[in-house]
Amino acid sequence: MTVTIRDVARASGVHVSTVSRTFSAPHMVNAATRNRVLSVAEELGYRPNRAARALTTGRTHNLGLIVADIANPFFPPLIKAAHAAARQRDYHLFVADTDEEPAVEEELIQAFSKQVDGVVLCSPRSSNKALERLAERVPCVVINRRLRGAATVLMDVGHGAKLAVEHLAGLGHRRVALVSGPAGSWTSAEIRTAAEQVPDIELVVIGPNAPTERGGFAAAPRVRDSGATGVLAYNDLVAIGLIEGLGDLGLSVPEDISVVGIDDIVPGRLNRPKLTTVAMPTAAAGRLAVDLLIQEVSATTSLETRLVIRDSTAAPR
Amino acid sequence: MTVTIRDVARASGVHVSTVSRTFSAPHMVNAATRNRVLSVAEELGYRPNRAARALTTGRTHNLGLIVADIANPFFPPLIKAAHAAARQRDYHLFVADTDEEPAVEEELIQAFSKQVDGVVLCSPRSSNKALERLAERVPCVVINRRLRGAATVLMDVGHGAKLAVEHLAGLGHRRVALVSGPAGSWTSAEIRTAAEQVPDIELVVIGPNAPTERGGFAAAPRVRDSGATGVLAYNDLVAIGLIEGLGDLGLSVPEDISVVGIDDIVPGRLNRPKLTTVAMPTAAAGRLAVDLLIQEVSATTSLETRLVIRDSTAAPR
DNA sequence: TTCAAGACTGCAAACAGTTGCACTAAACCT
DNA sequence: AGGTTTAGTGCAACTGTTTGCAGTCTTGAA
Repeated sequence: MTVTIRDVARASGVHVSTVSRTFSAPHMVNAATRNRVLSVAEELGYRPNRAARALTTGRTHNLGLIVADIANPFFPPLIKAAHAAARQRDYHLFVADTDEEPAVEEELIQAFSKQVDGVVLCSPRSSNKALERLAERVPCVVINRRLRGAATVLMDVGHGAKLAVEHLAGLGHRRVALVSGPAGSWTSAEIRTAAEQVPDIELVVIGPNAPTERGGFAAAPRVRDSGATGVLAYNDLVAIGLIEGLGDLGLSVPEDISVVGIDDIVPGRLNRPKLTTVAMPTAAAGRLAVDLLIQEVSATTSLETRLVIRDSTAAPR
Repeated sequence: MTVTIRDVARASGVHVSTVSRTFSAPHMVNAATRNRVLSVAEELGYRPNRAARALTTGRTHNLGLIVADIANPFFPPLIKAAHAAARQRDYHLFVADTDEEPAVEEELIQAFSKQVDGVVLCSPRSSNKALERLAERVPCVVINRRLRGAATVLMDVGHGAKLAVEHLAGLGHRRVALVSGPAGSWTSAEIRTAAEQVPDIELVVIGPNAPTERGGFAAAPRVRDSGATGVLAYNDLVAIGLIEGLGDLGLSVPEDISVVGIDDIVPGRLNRPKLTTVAMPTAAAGRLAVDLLIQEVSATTSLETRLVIRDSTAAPR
């Protein structure tokens, strides 16, 4: 029923190996035969079976992409870009969601290992040890984390955080609250150290907080009490929640207090006020990660972030 | 280097077929041997090679999921749910993005056909004819569209639209604007016919519009001029854009005008005012679609939608 | 005691391709 | 003209599993 390489060989009067070569090494076969084979194949609707090909070559032409939460607005642009890059090179992409569980993450990598030529791990939650062990079994590139023995794509949040705080300073703010993320988060630490380096700013750290809208909402009273006139939030979700919390407290943004987010997710763009934020190059990261994987280069890259100024920041009263 | 079934067979002193059976038909092998094989396999770190298995069985244990735009907030919850359902049954999920291009869609289905046991098509853009032809080559289930020869999962937007307009009627609105979607959209037509059935409401249709924030924004003046006090928008993005556009015109929501969206995407929940909207059961649809695919049942299901009342609707002045 | 029925297990042929090697014929050198 | 290269093709083994068939060994029944 399904048309195989043998059917094509028979119908075009050549050996299967010739058919095989017209697809995987066209230069090795005479132009005339090649065209004949190609047209017969076309006519019969033949498509090489990737599973069979994988069996002999060891290359599946599949890639895995593992993220913590597909529904988190931070990831979809990355997934989309990764998919586009993969498709461009005729690779297919498995996408998987770990639900933020390290155990699931490890199991997925393991499960993928035989079925893909490589996997990109996005902000992985597992331990270094576990990841390093798994990275030996299958080529990995890691986004947003440093890992020995795997190519790395970083987005320079630190620099972005610095820009954000400098932006606030430039508007005249002197006391800035940092609404931080979860304890032990690599990103959160990066943000903090960078923010601390901005001169003439008194930084007050509020946290740790859940990296969600609720987390931001809950932090509102402490932000108000801190006496800060500007805020840098761990991410846009936190910023949005915070703005709502401040609203409930009778404080409006940016009139009473300025808020900067991080990530530049869609809901932030749609929010009112539109969120000033640090744009993370998620699409570039996704694209680059799959390119690195396919080309088997082991590099560590740091992507630039930039500040997007919108409506949630203004000069203090 | 990679450990195969033969290694396990050799190490545990049985034939490869016995090893094979301990994994794919455990009841056929003696408990003692099974345990021995299992422990040897564990020790050696053996995992069956899916590609090889696919070759003989014809089943890949992979599924494809094709959506128009991964980055559109409507899809990620669906993708996530589909992934969870697949994983639960030990299937892996290819995810692909068509960029709204019918040609890409058809090519992807074609490319997947040999590599998956089935594909779920989410709001496909291709012609019926093309889809029907492709559905013959690979089992398909279609979400949000009727298609001969393929299982179908529908979300009952019509009913949701009716609920939305009834809600507005209940609040006292008499003249309601329907800010419709693109011309020729199946969904848009469904919404309209349902909305027209609500008694005591004068419905004015404004459109067609692009199904985006911009589309909603651009429709604002016409909505104002329509004299309607309530609006049902084609989707949440349109609603959000509309609210912003109305704001620029000096009209505030819900004080001056009530707005209901459709979809219940994250940005709507985060919007201010929080959007009253028709919740589409996207997660349920994703889950159900993969279940139907795996169980090879060919049914057409209609999922219930419900109205989520938040802050963008109120009684007219 | 003999026979049939089970329960396990081994054998070997698929599955759909790829690829090193051998072979043929033509083209190229001297 | 004879030898050597080269281009093109065929042969067959191999990839890792599954599975129908056949064989062996128990076990239970008559």
